[in-house]
Amino acid sequence: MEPVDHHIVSLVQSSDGIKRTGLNLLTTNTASEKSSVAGDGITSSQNLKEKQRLADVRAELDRINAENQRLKLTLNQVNSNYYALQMHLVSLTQRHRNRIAESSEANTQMNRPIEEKTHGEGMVARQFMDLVQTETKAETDELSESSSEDRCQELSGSPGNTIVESMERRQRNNKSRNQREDTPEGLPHPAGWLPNKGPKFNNSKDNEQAQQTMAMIRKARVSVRARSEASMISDGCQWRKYGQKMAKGNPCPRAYYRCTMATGCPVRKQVQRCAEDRTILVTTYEGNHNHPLPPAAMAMASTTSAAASTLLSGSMPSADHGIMNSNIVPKGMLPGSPNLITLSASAPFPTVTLDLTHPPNQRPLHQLHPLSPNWPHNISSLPDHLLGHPIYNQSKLLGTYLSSQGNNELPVHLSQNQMQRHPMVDTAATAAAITADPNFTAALVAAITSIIGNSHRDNSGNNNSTASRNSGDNNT
DNA sequence: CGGGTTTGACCTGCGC
DNA sequence: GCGCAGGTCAAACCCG
Repeated sequence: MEPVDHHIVSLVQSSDGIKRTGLNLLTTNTASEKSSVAGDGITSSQNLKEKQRLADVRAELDRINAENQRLKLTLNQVNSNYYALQMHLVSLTQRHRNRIAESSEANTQMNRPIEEKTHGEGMVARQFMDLVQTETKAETDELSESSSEDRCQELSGSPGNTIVESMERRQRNNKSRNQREDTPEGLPHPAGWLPNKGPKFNNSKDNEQAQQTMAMIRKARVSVRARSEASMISDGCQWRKYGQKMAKGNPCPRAYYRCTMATGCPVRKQVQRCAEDRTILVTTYEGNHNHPLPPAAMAMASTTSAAASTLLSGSMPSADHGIMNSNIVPKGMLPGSPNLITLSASAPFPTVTLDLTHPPNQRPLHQLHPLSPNWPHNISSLPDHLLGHPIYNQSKLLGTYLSSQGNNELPVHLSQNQMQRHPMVDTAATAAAITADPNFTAALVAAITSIIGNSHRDNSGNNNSTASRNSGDNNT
């Protein structure tokens, strides 16, 4: 029997030179088989051949499984690269557009002092915009300087990367370059990303300002107001409660959660009921996920990260002109719903609030989305050339989210063909897409609100099904 | 028994 | 320096 085992071992190891877990299973199996065979006293060469063939098949199966795993990893890597590249393209396009707009604006407002733009609370938003512009220049330089190979390596981050994360990496990179000028490798990135180019802050003043801005960006928050009977709204992620506090001015306690979908995920959220209307649940998200998100979480994560990037990019209609007040209401984008999106720069951290508490009938969808009068109910009717648009990808997110919520009346219908042609759901690109099209935030929020509203209405006598699902989702 | 929740203690930043 | 409020920690507790 001994030759059989040796044969199996050598076959598996020779397939790729790596001893795999399947090997243990094989040897364990054959060991038991060996004992049973020995116990029966069967030593015929026919049985030996049978065993050998079985071992060969198993070894081949193991090799194929290993190959399959490698292919999966490769596919994931390719997907990640695609996400990052698409995000980069969209953000560069948008920044180019912003620069054109700003240059034309500068022509008309040549005499306007810069100090006016950075005065008071508007300074926060302006700092974000300044940083984005600084980064824009740096990235433009990078585009012309770095090779495509470098870029592929640089952009191979996690699919959930956002502009904020990108900025953080650049900041880290810059720090590392300043401190360790003589070590070209720099510090290894936790996720395996090895930066080789950093922003080109030329003096310490810029650097200091950028660091302050980065600290603020890290603290940027997205707050979601929604009506829910449950203790927490479902966003597809897994959360662990780590604290609860009584906040001043609100009889309802504030609960603190952190994401437990990956070890070390920095994302946290606070959940608190509104003091004025306790049916309203205010969920505040902070940070960026360091792991891929399940489809159910992509919608909310992309919504919040998109809203955050909207805040950070300063591309909202009001903020774009440097007149950001403590509460900005982009009325132009939301007819009949002036409080849907609020940017707050007066809070300790810049916060964008998505108000999902208004009844959907206050926001006629056909007024909100420029693509289709029936959006989002018949996205499948969109022409093909729109399918690659980030906005459409966001719509797919919404569809995915709704599917995950078990909503039987999906407002978003996608043909199989479309899904196959555009199989990827790009959180980062959709975040950038928000900056590209301010109307989209309104449309997306309106769509989500309509679902929440429908769900609430449909289950008004049966408690909130979403809420009951929430507790299940979040407690698993 | 492992994982999640509760809750009081502790830390930190900020205003006075 | 002191008090307050927000945020976090960690031991105790609970639950499946």
